[in-house]
Amino acid sequence: MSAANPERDADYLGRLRDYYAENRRIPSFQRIAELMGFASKAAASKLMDRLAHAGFFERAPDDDAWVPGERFFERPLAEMAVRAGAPDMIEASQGQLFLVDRYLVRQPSRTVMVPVKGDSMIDAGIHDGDIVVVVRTKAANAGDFVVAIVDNEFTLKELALERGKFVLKPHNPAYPIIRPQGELEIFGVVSGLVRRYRD
Amino acid sequence: MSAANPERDADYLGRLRDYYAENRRIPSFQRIAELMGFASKAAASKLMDRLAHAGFFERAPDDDAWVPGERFFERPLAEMAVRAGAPDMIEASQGQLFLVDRYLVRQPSRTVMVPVKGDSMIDAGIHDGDIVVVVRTKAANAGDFVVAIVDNEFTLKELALERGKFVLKPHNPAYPIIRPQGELEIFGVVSGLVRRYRD
DNA sequence: TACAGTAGTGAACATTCGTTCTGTCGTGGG
DNA sequence: CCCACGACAGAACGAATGTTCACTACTGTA
Repeated sequence: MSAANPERDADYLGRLRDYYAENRRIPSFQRIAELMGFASKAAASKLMDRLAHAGFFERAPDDDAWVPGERFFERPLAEMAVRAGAPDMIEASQGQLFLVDRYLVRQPSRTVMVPVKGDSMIDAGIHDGDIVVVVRTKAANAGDFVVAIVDNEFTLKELALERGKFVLKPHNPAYPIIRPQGELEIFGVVSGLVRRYRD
Repeated sequence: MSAANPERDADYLGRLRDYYAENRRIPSFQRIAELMGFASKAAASKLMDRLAHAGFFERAPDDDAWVPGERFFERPLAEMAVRAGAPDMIEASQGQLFLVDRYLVRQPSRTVMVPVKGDSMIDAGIHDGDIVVVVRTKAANAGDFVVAIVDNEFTLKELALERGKFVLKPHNPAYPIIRPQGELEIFGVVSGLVRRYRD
């Protein structure tokens, strides 16, 4: 090969990712050409072939439409400590890549996202408005953060042992420890957390 | 109205969600008709109008293609309090895998994931080992959490104004406020956060 | 310097797409 | 009972789509 230009394709890929984030769909060849400044759709077609070959796109199983591939959702991962060269070097740093969903969700069929209400766990760094990743299971251990069902309501607390009985311990001194009289119904265990800051 | 049937539309919506989970795209009217058993595309068009009116679909800002709306990805657990039926009712089909990434990343080409080292922001609920979502930009405002470059190292702090000058304020009383003598180089602004709890 | 591989051009083509219109059928309210 | 309304059928239409092919421009290598 003589004139392959990976940088240019990386730039094109960035624009396609931005388009997808905004429109939640892959543009048509016509619009790809407009976005990239091509004058012909064939160039867009070849670009997609290249990116598909690199794993960023696939064909839909149903029809032949383009669909984001695995690597399309990869995000660059920058290390804070190791800062050697110019700051812009870090972008392409070491090819370290990060899949958000894969990082957080390991068993999709058993995983639920639950928005957090209230600040009873604020000392554990779980704020009102955060979204916790919950794996549905009854098997929780003391020390786990769990979503339990108390008085027909969901509540997020730490599962703790107190004199051989399970209790729900908030991480906020303003809240009391919950000592269920009957049995304690566990909805799931918190396995992750997601927070979005205002724009 | 005389023959509106919300149940039937709910079933249709379920099939559309399944299709989207598999193909990561919304089918054409033609294929919708096949999926639902319609004999005409017009029926599919009207179905989409109904579902769009209910908030499950939208038109893409760019062209007029159909695009999943807000409620399309809505997880059946949004309301923690309202717990009516059996807990297994809450289970959902798949299709959730992309929610997190979509929730956090809005401008993919400018977004970097940065692991957090240290506990200088612990009072803001940002712990050691968390991963922050950083939008690369120099344009930060006071009050933003920023990743700045100080002494050739990354540091995560709140950007604050002190007597008309920008300073970096930790959220941990054990750390001092950083008052850069020269100018302050901003790497990016924190727009989100991801945390994973040990399994 | 000559060559080979790649990115992009420009036009033609059949196919598929979404839209629109008229019409049929069943149901629920007056 | 009748009538209005909503779901769906069915066909027609222009616009947009993806594919293909021959061609040009550029660039690094032998």
